Amino acid sequence: MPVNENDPRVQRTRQLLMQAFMELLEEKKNIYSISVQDIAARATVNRATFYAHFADKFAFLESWMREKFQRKLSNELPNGSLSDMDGLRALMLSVFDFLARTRLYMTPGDRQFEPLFEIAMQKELDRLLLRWLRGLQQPSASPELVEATALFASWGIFGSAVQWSRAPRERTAESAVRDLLVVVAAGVKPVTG
Amino acid sequence: MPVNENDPRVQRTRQLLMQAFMELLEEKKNIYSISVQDIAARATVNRATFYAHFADKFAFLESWMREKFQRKLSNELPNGSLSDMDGLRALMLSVFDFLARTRLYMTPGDRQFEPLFEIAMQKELDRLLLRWLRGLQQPSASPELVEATALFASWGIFGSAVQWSRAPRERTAESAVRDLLVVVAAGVKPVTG
DNA sequence: TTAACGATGTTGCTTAAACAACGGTGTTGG
DNA sequence: CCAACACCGTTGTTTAAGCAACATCGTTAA
Repeated sequence: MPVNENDPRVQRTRQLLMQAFMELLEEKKNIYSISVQDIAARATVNRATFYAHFADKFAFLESWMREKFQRKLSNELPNGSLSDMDGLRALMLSVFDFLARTRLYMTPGDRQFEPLFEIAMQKELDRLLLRWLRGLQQPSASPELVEATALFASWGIFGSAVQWSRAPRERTAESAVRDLLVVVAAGVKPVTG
Repeated sequence: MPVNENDPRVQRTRQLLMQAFMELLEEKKNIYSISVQDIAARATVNRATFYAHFADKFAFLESWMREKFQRKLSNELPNGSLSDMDGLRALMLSVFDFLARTRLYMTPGDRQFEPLFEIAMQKELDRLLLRWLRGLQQPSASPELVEATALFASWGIFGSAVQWSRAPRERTAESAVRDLLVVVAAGVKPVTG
């Protein structure tokens, strides 16, 4: 496994692999039938190098999904990161939207990867919320409390999005987010004061 | 200097450098002001690596021009290579066209690179003609004669194209090529019989 | 059954690429 | 003038990537 994440070669291979995978996804339409061979070949990267970066195909997929998710969030959040309640609203809408779009790309055979993707999203969400809360926490709040809050909120938001995405026709994302925002605001009160 | 030309890493870096240079050319519009620094950075390649592949900027430019020229020829020649008199006509038209287009991209400051580019073109032309003549030579013809013919014809064609490209308005490329073809056909007679 | 096949991981060795550092050479401009 | 600057070209060392070969494990088909 490469030691230095900042090594341009490392970044480039990662980039090439991700790009290659997306191209293949466009063509083949289902994740299951894309082999590590395929990805490496398309990326003009040796298969062994793939395994130098990712433990296995699952680790790669998680990483890929995290990357996509990150990119979408930083694109759709005002000034690129979570800064206030308005940002929080935008964040939630992005999550809802992302989840809906992801479902469109999943064939029945790809169902097995769902948990993987969801874990990646929740993790990223947690990371983001944690950074936000740390930036505006009360001095009185313990680090543990802040972490617990971020974790709780990340799952809460994410789970709500999952639930909604299973039957998006019943309700608009905007409406669901409106309610959710109230709940979350209350949930983070203990930390933000 | 890399040892094995077929190493994918070698091909990739070369590709990246060429691509980077073309992008910079689109933006800056003049070759002179593009530094090795610039090219390497855009290609996400270390500057030292550039020098592992090319002796200097001039060697790179020659290589780049050859590559472009090669690509154009193999695109515009029927079945990708020179096969008959009709192919020869197509070849000559390509050379004329290539030269005309190249002039459009050259600013006064880039004039210094002109000889470089011309040498690259002539060399490639020679290589192509040589392969062709070797394929259809009379058994009686000596290798030296074949080589001399290819060399002569490559300069003849190339020089005519240069001459024409300096004042393309005076005559169409098609017309110039029509005459040239007759001359060249006669020139290669001693070899083809 | 079994043999062929294709995919997954793994390993040891080789080589290309990254990097930092250096000296050299114009060329600005204070 | 000379000092800052930008670019060139080179070197020694470290590390990532390529490659070939191997074992393993399904799946398929003869």
